[in-house]
Amino acid sequence: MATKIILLIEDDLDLLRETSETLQLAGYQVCTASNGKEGIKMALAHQPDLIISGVNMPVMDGYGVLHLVQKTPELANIPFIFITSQDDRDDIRRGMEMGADDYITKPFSDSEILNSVESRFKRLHRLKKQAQSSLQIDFTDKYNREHTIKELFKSTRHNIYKKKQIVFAEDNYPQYLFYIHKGKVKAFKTSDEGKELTVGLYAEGDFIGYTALLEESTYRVSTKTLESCDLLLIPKDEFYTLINSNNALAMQFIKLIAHKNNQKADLMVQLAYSSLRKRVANSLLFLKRKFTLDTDERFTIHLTREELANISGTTTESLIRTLSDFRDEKLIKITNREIEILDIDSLRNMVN
Amino acid sequence: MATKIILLIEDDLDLLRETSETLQLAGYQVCTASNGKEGIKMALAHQPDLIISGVNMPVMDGYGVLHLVQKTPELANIPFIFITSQDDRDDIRRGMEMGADDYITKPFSDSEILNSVESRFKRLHRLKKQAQSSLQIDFTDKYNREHTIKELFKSTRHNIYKKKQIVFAEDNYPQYLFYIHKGKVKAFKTSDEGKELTVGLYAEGDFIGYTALLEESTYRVSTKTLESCDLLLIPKDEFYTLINSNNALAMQFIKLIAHKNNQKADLMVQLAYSSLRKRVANSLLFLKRKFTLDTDERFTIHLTREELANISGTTTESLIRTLSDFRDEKLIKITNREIEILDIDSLRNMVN
DNA sequence: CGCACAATTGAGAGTTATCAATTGCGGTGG
DNA sequence: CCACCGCAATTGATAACTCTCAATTGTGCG
Repeated sequence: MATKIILLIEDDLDLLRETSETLQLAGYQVCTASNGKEGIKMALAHQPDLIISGVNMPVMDGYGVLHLVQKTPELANIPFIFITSQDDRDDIRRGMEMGADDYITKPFSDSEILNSVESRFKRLHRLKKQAQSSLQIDFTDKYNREHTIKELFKSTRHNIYKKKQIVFAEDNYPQYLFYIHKGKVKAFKTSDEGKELTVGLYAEGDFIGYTALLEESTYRVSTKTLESCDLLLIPKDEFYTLINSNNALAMQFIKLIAHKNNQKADLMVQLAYSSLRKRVANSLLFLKRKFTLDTDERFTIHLTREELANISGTTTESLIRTLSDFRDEKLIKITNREIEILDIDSLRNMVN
Repeated sequence: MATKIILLIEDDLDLLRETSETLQLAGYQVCTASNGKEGIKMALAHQPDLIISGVNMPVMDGYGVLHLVQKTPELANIPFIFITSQDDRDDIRRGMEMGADDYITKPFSDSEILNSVESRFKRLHRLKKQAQSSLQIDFTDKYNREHTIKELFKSTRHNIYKKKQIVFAEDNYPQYLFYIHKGKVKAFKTSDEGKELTVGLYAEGDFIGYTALLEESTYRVSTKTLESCDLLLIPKDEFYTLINSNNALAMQFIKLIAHKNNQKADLMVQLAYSSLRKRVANSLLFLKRKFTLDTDERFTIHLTREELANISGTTTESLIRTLSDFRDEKLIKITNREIEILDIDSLRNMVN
């Protein structure tokens, strides 16, 4: 394997020199910069395999560097480690949220930094090996998918999200691939008049955020949890490593995205030409299909009327009227705020 | 390279034996079947690299075999050669339309069949080599794309399509990747009430039909030419060979499909919540963006009002009223049946 | 118990579809 | 070259549908 190049950005020149020597002794090729702006230049010139950067620096701070790196296609996939002061808890959280892969707190020993660097490289190497190996990549159903994912990302970070929390927002740069371990998530867009349309629903076993990663652009939709969720955050460099080393896995994602594409085309036709009744009926059926697990029995929908309206592409009031009609026709039952489908066949006939 | 396995299906037992011997002498491993049904069984059992089949056979004819092969995911990528009688011009055309890769007319010499077989293998081999080699795969703009494509598919078949001709229809199995060398094509879906919605527009330099190929399923939209077109037909086995041997190329298609996905999400919001005026304005702008080549000057739209209505997701009458409004407001000029955009900025402001 | 917010209902306005009738255009045959 | 046919485009009148705004009712929670 070729010698790894590490870019080290830090304004404390003593620390910079020391750390650089440590890394060089460990066999890495090191290039250095003493401020963020210079760092970016070096990164573009040397295409390092890893960037380690301090946070508080003159001219451009660590966040600025991370932000720029992530916005530059040629640099976006390079793992990024922050050096922070011990007490800056906020710094750490902010850095991780922005997509840094790891952080080291000052002061640190030689072994600490080498550990961090090596574990980063090892992790990518392991993923690559595993993906290239005979590991069965099997996405055919939720159980196999779950198994594959668990196998690949044993030690990856879980994040718990509260209800109605934004997972990622439109126009931001993607840092992670998300895997829904538990919970439900919706993707939505907002029209110029401020109305929301739900353009996708995701449940346990689904991935989210891969379109932006595959397109190598910003998110084009926002996503928000519908209930409290447990998501797996897979750093984007790991995702790219996997995709590039395992063709079968890449094909799985292609299929997912192609399938979503077709679903959207169907919805477009519905939105353009179907009556409100049909659209609402379709939304109910879609929700059942999407969120019914094995417990088919007594499936109820517990979303606000506003959420439902956003899925159907209408206003809350119109949705409510339609639901009332359905209730009077004995197609659904509404108890408190929950909706239960009584006559699924009639609903199906309606949309055809 | 491992020995290639060829499956030979033919009910004329003498011909079967003779041809089999020829192929074996040429170093291929051959398995045989004397009717279509048996042929399919053999194909599933042996996973051949090539299938050669007669057309007129008892139990199941050649078309049936081809059809089944194409519907079976494990077999769908295997090149398929027909053996036809000299005089069956119709057979040949029908076979090629169904996606056969080549045909041989009876009676044929040893060299004829060996030529056909070898050229098939050679072609795939060449594509693979070329794709893996340093050939610059560059899709960034139309000119580079055109160049890349021409380089890869020097001797591929062109097809001329007349205006309003169907290129492929929903629910059929894909046989080709299409590349638009000249002309404009639309993709559309039909609602249950029979109304058409245009879900995609394609012009020179675009690919069509790749979603179904990538998803390994049937087409989920139909496509039709908007004017006379010159399309390049790239057989699906060649497409798969390319995709699998060149990761950069695969990524290009992923980007295309991811991008289309985002476009569709935007359109969904428009269809759900925007007024007719906005939708029509957007359609006009979209058409300009999509179909304006270098000749930006005096760009006119020459589509029927019905086509335009299908793009905007409305009825012909409503579209016409909106266009009349735009005309009265001096936003567009309508001469005969052509539309020219006069005030593009006002249109842009309208949709925002 | 009452507050805050979600759900529902009502009345009326606005937008778009529908159906029917008319006009305009391009090509064709005399 | 012109009348005419067929189809596309346009216009008109009306109906249907959905949205908007305002008011009221219901529900969960502190």
